[in-house]
Amino acid sequence: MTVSRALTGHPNVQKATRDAVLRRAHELGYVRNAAARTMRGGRTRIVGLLLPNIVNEFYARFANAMALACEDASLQLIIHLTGDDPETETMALARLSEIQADGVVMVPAPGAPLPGQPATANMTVVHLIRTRDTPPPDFSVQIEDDKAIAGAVAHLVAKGHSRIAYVGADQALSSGRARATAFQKGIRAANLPDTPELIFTGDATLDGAYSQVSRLLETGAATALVCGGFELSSGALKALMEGDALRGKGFGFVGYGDPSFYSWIGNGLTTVAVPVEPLARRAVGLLADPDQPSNQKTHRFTATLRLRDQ
Amino acid sequence: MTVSRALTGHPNVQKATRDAVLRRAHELGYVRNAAARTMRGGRTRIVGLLLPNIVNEFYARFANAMALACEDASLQLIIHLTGDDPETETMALARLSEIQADGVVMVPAPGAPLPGQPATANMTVVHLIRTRDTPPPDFSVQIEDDKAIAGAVAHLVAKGHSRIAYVGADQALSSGRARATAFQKGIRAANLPDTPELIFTGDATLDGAYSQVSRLLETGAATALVCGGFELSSGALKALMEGDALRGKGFGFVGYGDPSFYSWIGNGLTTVAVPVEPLARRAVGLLADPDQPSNQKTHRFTATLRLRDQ
DNA sequence: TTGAAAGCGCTAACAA
DNA sequence: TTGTTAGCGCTTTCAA
Repeated sequence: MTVSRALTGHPNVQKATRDAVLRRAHELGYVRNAAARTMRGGRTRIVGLLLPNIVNEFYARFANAMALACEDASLQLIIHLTGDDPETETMALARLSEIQADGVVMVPAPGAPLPGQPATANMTVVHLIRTRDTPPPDFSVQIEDDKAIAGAVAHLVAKGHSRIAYVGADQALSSGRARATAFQKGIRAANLPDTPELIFTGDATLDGAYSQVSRLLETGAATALVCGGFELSSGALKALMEGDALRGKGFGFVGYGDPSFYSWIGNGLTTVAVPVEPLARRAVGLLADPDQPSNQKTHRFTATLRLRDQ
Repeated sequence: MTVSRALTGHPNVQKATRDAVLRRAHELGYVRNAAARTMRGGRTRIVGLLLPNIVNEFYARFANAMALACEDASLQLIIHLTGDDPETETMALARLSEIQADGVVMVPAPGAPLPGQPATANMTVVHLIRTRDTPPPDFSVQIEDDKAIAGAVAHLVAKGHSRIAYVGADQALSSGRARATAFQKGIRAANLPDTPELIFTGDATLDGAYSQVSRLLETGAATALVCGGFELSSGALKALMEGDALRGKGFGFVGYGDPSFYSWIGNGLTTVAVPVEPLARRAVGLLADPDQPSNQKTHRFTATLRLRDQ
């Protein structure tokens, strides 16, 4: 017990004893056994992050910011990639639960959760971007981008565009639906006619957006485009650059997300910028201290329209 | 014991008993206690990844690939960001050691390790890209890019360039030194004169490369550039695009790494492409099965010159 | 200030 | 096939 007390910094140890213990422990290369401490009931200071992937610009930046915040809070961060697959998600939650992770930040996979609810016992659960009610999370951290997306339409209209297309994520996702609606709101606010044939939603893949926008350029059905997704924005941009649409043909474009090269590609890209770092810090704050009385259940962060190509 | 046996799939349990146990466990929402199993001496199936950061294109892709490989191998992946700081690195290793991680893949921080060697007891240690001898790792996974870099010079010479600059990482890093040497070898192979004034090495930051290349464009001291680092390549590219050097002035450029937009930016960028996924799979393979008799200590992966702007 | 006992949940070894 | 015992390393409680 004296050794234990010396090692954990308990005050009731004679200084000479403590020093001797510490010195000897160091000599022997002693390291605490986290499993034994956990078994006694302590926190593990391990938190999980469940992401569909980590190549998407948003996820990569979020993972980075969260990893940084975790270092600061001396939490260990376990990353699981789910591929948006409910089964993988359930497995990942189970494994985190087994090691008694203190909490988990997750982008819930779309669709219904697996029957037989996932094991999240004793973990603080924070939903990110998307959310789901079965089982309900402890907290939810969301992006509010409707004003920025409507603003994107206004921006393009101000530049003289009237046939504006939209490429966004699947309307099966709550976020996909909300963004498409925001786009339509922007269209109406500008007194433009509804053009459902210029609204493209589907899988949020780079290749999908690439081929859709390539076709759009061929037909010439629109002179401008708003994107409602990170990967989609990359795919659209690829098509636009290959067709030399931005500089050459004055095609209007507002991207989604803000990878560093958006600032210098073309003449600089106007884009819907998401405050990734504040999101991550809040998420970690909720995990580190879930019982703060000031804690709201839902936390909203506002995306802003970053104007560049004026 | 019967319950334990039923739960772990031990054969000596009557089918009826096993089914009853499993059913009841499910009803109760039972989850295994990983801490207790670990204390009994089992593997934790947790592995660590120590990276300077995760915004750098290589690290981000490596983390992604390794996370994927870990899902496949049902390993849990803990990511620690070190910022190339030896102290943070030592702390991270200690925490992984405390939870008895099975192994760790790390990019060792440059410079001497902290006195009082880091706690890596019982962990398989794999060094990535860089390596260090104190303490020696169990394995080392390295990139062999000298031929690709020399090839980059040859490529630019074939396009008619004779004043070729190099922007690379600090020569204090083993990798930085090796790449600069490879560049010089390429210069000599082309029978060009040594031009130490066109070789820039220093901190591998985007901003550093950006300002160096901006200045280079102003002076006009070179007509082409080879990059020897991921972040540097991004910074150089930013300066080149802003100065409209690639398309407008026919400036020659070979980048480093292969983020997706290199394929469609400008006319497509020739670049030194690193086989990130194979690296990650090998690293995970070594962690998952360190005692394979076929295992080499050092594993080299060859970077290739991806020709695009011909 | 120091120490003895007990128990966290699990499973290897042995016994029935 | 099922059950008993013991011990992994730690810290809380209580006693010296």
